[in-house]
Amino acid sequence: MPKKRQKELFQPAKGTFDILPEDEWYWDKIYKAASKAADVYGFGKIETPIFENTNLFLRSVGETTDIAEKQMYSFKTRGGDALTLRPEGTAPISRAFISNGLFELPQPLKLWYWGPFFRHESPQHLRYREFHQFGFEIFGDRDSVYDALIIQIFANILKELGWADFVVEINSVGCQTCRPDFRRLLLNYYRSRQRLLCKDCKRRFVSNPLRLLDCKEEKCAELKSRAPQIIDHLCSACRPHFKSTLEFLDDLEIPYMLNPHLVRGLDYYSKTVFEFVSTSKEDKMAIASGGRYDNLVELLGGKSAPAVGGAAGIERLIASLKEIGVQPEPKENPKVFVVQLGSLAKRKSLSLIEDLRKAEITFAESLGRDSIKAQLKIADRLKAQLALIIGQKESLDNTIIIREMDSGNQETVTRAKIIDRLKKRLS
RNA sequence: GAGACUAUGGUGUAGUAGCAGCACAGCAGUUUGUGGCACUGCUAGCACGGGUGCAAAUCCCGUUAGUCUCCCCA
Repeated sequence: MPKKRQKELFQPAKGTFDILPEDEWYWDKIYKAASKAADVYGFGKIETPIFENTNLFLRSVGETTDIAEKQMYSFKTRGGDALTLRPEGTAPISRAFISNGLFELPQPLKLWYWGPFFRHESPQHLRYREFHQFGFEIFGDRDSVYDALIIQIFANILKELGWADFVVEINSVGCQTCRPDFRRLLLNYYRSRQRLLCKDCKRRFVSNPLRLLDCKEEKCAELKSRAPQIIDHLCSACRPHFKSTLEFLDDLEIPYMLNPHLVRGLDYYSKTVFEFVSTSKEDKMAIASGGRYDNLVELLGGKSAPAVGGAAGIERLIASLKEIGVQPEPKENPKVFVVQLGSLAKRKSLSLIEDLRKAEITFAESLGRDSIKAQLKIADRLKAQLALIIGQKESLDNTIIIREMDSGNQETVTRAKIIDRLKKRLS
């Protein structure tokens, strides 16, 4: 009985959700903004598989990162392959860059993507197991102008969507030359102070020392503020790169804030890293983020190719838009509503609908209902401009009544002339 | 992985132990082939399991789910 059936009702799997028609407007709006920017800047769209070899992510994202350690949706196929639902977009695209020989095309090569990603963690505010991102990647050029360009693209998209309360937090995490030195420096600094660290940081000290700079615990804050900062220890290649990136941002008048503690959760980043955060809210949530990854392609077995890119979280973007009061445009009302009475009329209304479709006149109907009252009531509620009434008499005469809903005025038109007449009245 | 809070028709809610109500939505109707207003009727609910008690939506325990915080991030 009812109780038993309730038990069997299915919910969306944990951390997943349905996108309902009322929200689809936001998705569409963001998609259009992203794809428009992509067209203008010359990015080609790429779609990669939802799952990839697990090793691709282990190697690119880094084996000791949170994503690899506890958030991957990994499984074995019947054939024994180890696969993983993609937790992020950069590694698959870099893989595709190699697999398809895209390095043979004129460089820099610009690619963009849009789609679902998966991380197995406990769902929270704007944090889902299946979430969506779009991203832009530029391969084959190490010039800092492209770091700035990527940031500019996201800034433009956010602005076009009506969201201006953001700032770009930016930092440089150095490269293979300067990062190991800095890492040693950092370890030296923290080694004698290990006992003062929070328990997570004690773990970080061993597994991923750069992340020490990311801790938000109060007890670590003071240590952190006096810790060496990587921007003071960049090598002769990274320092000017970072400096000129910032100069480009100045020129572009993109608001940014140096955040020497920004290190990001993925191992493949080098030089520039950035996050777009909201300035209007106390808790800073990253809406979009990215950085440079000059070594990833080579790390994945390709011919060395520098790259820079970023991705935006669509769910978070939508939430921001809703917060600042961006409202869906009201749906267009159907131009006409088809009302029918009797079985012959019902048949005739099907062919009428087909003609409406060809003429691209939007319509609504309630063909399953037989009462004229009920049908007009719905026509009224849908705010149709005209009702097309086919009754017993009209279906025999081959005519149709056109009723203007606002005034109640009616005229009778022959079936053959109905579309022409409608076009005139609706224009 | 750790913790906090919540759970009543489709939606939003009332109900601190005594017949589970209201609003909106949905469906049908208020005599002939014409909508809006109004009225009538109908549909549909205490997440699940156990305990206390004459009596449980209400108190207790457990489970599940959702929300949120930490961690980390989109």
